[in-house]
Amino acid sequence: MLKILEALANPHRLQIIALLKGRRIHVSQLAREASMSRPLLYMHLKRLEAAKLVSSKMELSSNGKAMNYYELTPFDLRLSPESIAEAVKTLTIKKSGGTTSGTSSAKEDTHE
Amino acid sequence: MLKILEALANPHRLQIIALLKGRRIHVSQLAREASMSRPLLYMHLKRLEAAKLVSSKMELSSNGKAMNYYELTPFDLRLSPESIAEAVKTLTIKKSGGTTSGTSSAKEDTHE
DNA sequence: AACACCTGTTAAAAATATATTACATATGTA
DNA sequence: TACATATGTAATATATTTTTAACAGGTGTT
Repeated sequence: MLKILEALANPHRLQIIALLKGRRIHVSQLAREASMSRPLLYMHLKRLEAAKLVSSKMELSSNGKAMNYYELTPFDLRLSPESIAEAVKTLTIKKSGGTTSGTSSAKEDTHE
Repeated sequence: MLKILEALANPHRLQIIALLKGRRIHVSQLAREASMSRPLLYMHLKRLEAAKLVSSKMELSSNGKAMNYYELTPFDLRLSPESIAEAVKTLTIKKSGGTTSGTSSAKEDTHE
C-alpha cells in the first residue's frame, strides 16, 4: 500500500494516470500530451510500473517502428483509518524500537 | 486529493494514523508509541493536519499540565483511475503548456 | 545523406522531504 | 532547587526525489 501511495503522491503521475484512462498510448505520444521530457516521463512511468499501476508492452507499428505502449492496471483502492491500520501491520518502519518506558533526562529531546 | 496523497505517502505518517485510530493521544505519548523524536513527530503531524487528516486540541490535564491531544478526522477516500482523472482536472501542473504539435529537431530530448 | 520519428540510458543539478541537534519555556512534586 | 513531565521552535544536516542535459541507437521517408 505504501508503494502505491508513494507512486500516486505526485501531480505528474496523477496526470499520467488520467491520460491513460481508457486507452493505450506510446511513450513519445504520452510525453507530448503530458508536456514533459521523455527522460522525466520514463522515471515517472518506472515508479508507476513498480507500484503495478500501469503496464507496458512493446509493439511494432504497421510501418515497422517499435512502439512502447502503456496502459492502466485497473485498481480501486480504499483509504480509511481502518485500511491504513491494516496496512501498517505489514510495514517495517526503520529505526523502530518499540520502547514503552521512558526514563530519560528531561533535557534530551531524542527518544531512543 | 494530491495533498492527502502526499500526506499519506510516508510510513511514519501511516503509523501515526494507525496509532490514532479510535483514540486521542497527546503529543509526547504519541512520540513514545511511534518511537520517534518530538521534533520529527511535529513535522509529520503538521503535514497530516495540513491535509486535514488529523486535528488537535489543547487541554489542561487534572494536574494542570498542558496537553495537546490529536485525533483522526474520519475519512474514506477512493482511489481509482476515474477518481484520479476527476482530481486531475482541478490540478495545476507547473510548467504545463498544452503543446499539441511538435516540430522539433530529432536530436533534442527536451520537448518544450 | 539528412530528416523525422521511435526506442532508451547515464550523470549531474536542483528542489524537497526527512531527520537530528540544540534551544527556550511551563507545571507539579520530591 | 532539582527532577520529571509537558509544550514548542529554529537551525542544520542528511537523504531522497525530481528535473535537466547529453548521449547512443533504431526504422522509414524524401
